[in-house]
This record gives sequence, C-alpha cells and structure tokens, in this order.
Amino acid sequence: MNKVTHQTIRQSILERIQKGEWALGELIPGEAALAEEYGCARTTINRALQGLADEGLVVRKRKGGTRVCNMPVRQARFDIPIVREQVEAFGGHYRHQVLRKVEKVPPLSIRTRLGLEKGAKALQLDTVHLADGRPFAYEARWVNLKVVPQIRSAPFDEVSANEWLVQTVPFSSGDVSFSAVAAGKDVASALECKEGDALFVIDRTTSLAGEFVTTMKLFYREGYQLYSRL
Amino acid sequence: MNKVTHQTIRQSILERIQKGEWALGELIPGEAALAEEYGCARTTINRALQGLADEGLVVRKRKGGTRVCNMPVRQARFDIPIVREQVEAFGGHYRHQVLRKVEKVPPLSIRTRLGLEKGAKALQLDTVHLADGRPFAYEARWVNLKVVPQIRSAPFDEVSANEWLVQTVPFSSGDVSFSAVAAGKDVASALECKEGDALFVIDRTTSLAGEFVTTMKLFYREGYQLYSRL
DNA sequence: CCTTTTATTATGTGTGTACATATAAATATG
DNA sequence: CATATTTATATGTACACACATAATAAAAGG
Repeated sequence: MNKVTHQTIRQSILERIQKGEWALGELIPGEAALAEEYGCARTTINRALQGLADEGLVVRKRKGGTRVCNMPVRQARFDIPIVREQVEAFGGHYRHQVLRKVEKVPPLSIRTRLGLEKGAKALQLDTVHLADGRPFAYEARWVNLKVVPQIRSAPFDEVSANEWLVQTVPFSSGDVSFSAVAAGKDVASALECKEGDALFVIDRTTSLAGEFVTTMKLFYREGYQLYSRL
Repeated sequence: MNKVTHQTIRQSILERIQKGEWALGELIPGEAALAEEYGCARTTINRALQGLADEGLVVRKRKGGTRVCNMPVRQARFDIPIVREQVEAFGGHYRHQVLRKVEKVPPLSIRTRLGLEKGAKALQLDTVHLADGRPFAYEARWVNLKVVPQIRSAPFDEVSANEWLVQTVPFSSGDVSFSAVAAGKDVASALECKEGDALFVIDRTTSLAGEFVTTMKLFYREGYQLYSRL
C-alpha cells in the first residue's frame, strides 16, 4: 500500500484519465469527494489537481468543477540551448569566432524589434560557433547599446556574446520562434554548406523590464534536430 | 499596498532576482526569513518558491537552502499543435485529404521506432492538410495496428488521423523533435512547392503505457514558424 | 588525521480550518 | 418570457501546526 501523497494521488488520477475512466471534457469528482475516496485532506487533492491543471491535463473552474481537458494539446518543454553546452554535451571541442562586430544603424526590421529610435545605432555581432573546428551554428545578433553599453568592452575572445549576455542580464524574458530557411550566401559561407541548404533556425528576442536587449538568429548546420520528450 | 499572496510574493522575488539582488548561484534567504519579511506564513513562501523552482529559476535543496539557478537555461513551452486548430486559428478554412492508406511492412527505421517484429505490417497514412484549399502541411504517418486496430474502420473523410488518434488514445506520452529538411519529390508535389525548398518538420512518436502507437513526420509549407513566449 | 555517528537545519508535505471568489443554478422581478 | 438578483457550491488561497526527509555540520571514536 502506497503512502497517500499529493504526488501519488496525482499519478493515480492521471492513470485514471489515461485509462478513460472519464471521457474527454467530462466532469471528474469534486475535491471533497476525491478527498474522501483517497482518505486525505481536501488540500492534498487540491494540490494534485492543480498540478494536473498546470500540465494542461484538466481544466478547473470555480463552481464549474474539474473536467478532463477536451482539447488535449500536449505541451513540449524545450531548453533553449547555449551553443557551447550543446557542443560539449556531445563531447566536442567548442570554439567560436567573431566574424563581425560593428556599431551601426540597423535595418528597419531590427529597429522595430529592439524598439530603437530612428537613426540610433546598435551593435551588430556575427559569430560562428565551431565544434571540433567544424562550423556548428552561425549567430547573427543585434544588441541594444542603450540597455547594455558595457558590451562594448566585453572580452569576446573568451566568451561568446550569448554567454556574456546570459551572465550579465540573466532571467530576462522574451520570445522564440523556430523555423526552416534556405541558407543564404553569408550563412552558407560561414557554415561551409551549400547555398540553399535547409537550415534549422532559432529566432530569439530578449527583453528585460520592458526594454529590448537583443535579438538574434541562430542558424544550425544541416541535419540539426531539437529534441524533447513530452 | 498589494495583498500578500503566493503570486505577488513569487513575482516580487522574481523581480529581485532579475534586478540582481542575489548573484547567480547565490543562496537566497530561507523560507522562515522571507516569511517574516513579507509578513506571511512559511507555507505561502514555500508555494512561491516552489513555483519559481518549477520554472527553473531557483534550485532548492533540503538543508542546502534555495539558490538562484547558476545555469539560467530558459525553457520554452510549446503547444504541440493540431493542424486543424492552427489553420482555424488564422481564420482559414480547414480541409484534409488522404493521399495514401495502405497496410504494409514498414521500412526498418519505422519498424524499430514502433517496436514491431520483423515482417509485421503497419498502417501507412499520408495526408495533406489544406488551408483555404492551399496545401498547409503534409503528414507522413505510420500506425501500430496491434495497439489501435480500430483505426482500420475510422472515418478519415471526416476527421484526420491526427484528430482520430487524439480522440481515441488521448494523453499518451512520447517525444518530438524539430528540424529543417529540403523538400523531397513526394513532399514537394503534395505541398505544391519546389523540390529542395526548406521545410520545417515536426517528428513525433507517441506511446501509451509502454507501447508505441504511432510515429509521424509533419512537413509544413515554406515560411512556417513555430512561436512561443518564454 | 580520518572515519563514523549524531545533531542540526531548511525544505517537503499532510491536516484541519477559515474565508475568498467565481459562477452555475435557482429565484424573484419587470 | 426575458432579465435581474440571489443563493448555493466548487475551487482558490492563507494560516498554524506537526512531522518527514535529506544533507550538512559538528561531535565522537578509532
């Protein structure tokens, strides 16, 4: 006989849902009823159900009760990777090389992304990340100098822009998108691949307290896969 | 003055972390101390910190205390989409078309993925998803007939294989991976794009109670982006 | 000095209670 | 009959308390 904890209850209810004890969208017993059934306090059931709700398996509503989610869209959690760690995780030797580092007025698309005024300069930073000497990913980045002016004197021969920013402005929020693009001329030459090759791209914009810090496109070499369990 | 709830406390602590009040990897005050500071019960602080721990912002250890995560790898949560809903979310008219539906012995790569015996047949199902009549995504799927034999008689003129499976074996687990590939001949003709175009691909394998149910590759038409806030 | 044992301590979790809040359902009102 | 108001109810949340558990630090033993 297992101990009755919010974890075991959560697992148990999950299994009952998977077995089909309650149909999609159907109401499951209330907290009070489940508490009696499992022989525990309502608080404990509440925690278990909240957990399932966080994962999107059930939907809860005051007075409405708890029901099995009728639109079971499973969520995948991805770790947005730091390239160095990716490379080293595969046992490769990591190195990076700054291809361009200039302050200049960015194109409109970048300007609006970073929320810059017309004519304001930003730092353009292009880096190639190498695994065992071979190009692994190409990073095209723009940095908002108003927010992180210290980046001008950052030692980019030691750490990559990515890592420097993670250290300096950690826990920033933002958005990511994944897509596929055909390699352009610059990217192809940096990654030593053919123009037009299908590349996996992570597009990421980072902001801190309402201010946009940096926006970046990361082009992975051909064949790269981003993997996750769900 | 805001009410003191686990939510407001959580937000407050998050901001203090972002402001850099505690360095990366540094110990933050214990629950008891914070409870006194915020003037609430320890239970409430516990909930706030647990929440931050779930999001990967802090690491907690018994006796060791709570410390700011020193490896701030932000996680992105993605909803693994159902194509119909994606199309309809953009206001498009959804329709799908089954291009192939045959039972046959799958190639080795699929066989191992589904955990089938040598010579066992599986259902091959190729579908094209259309938005306003235009190809939106191409789905190449294999289904394990041992686990879901009922699929033979599923009404695929009404619902897509994806939806049928979601309805029939909901809340299954599995894995996903994202990548970019160049469109092959079949895919190109189904999506009405050029061969070699860079396509975004979701590769998904689903299992239920240790048995593999189905594996699928979903090729999106050019330009598709998968987006998420973090 | 090193190893083993024993506190000590911060988090983890369950309980019972009380009250807050949203909302569905029932009732009163025009 | 439609609309506004009230009531009942399930979840949401805070609290005080007790004990469990893991991991570190201190003490004891060799």
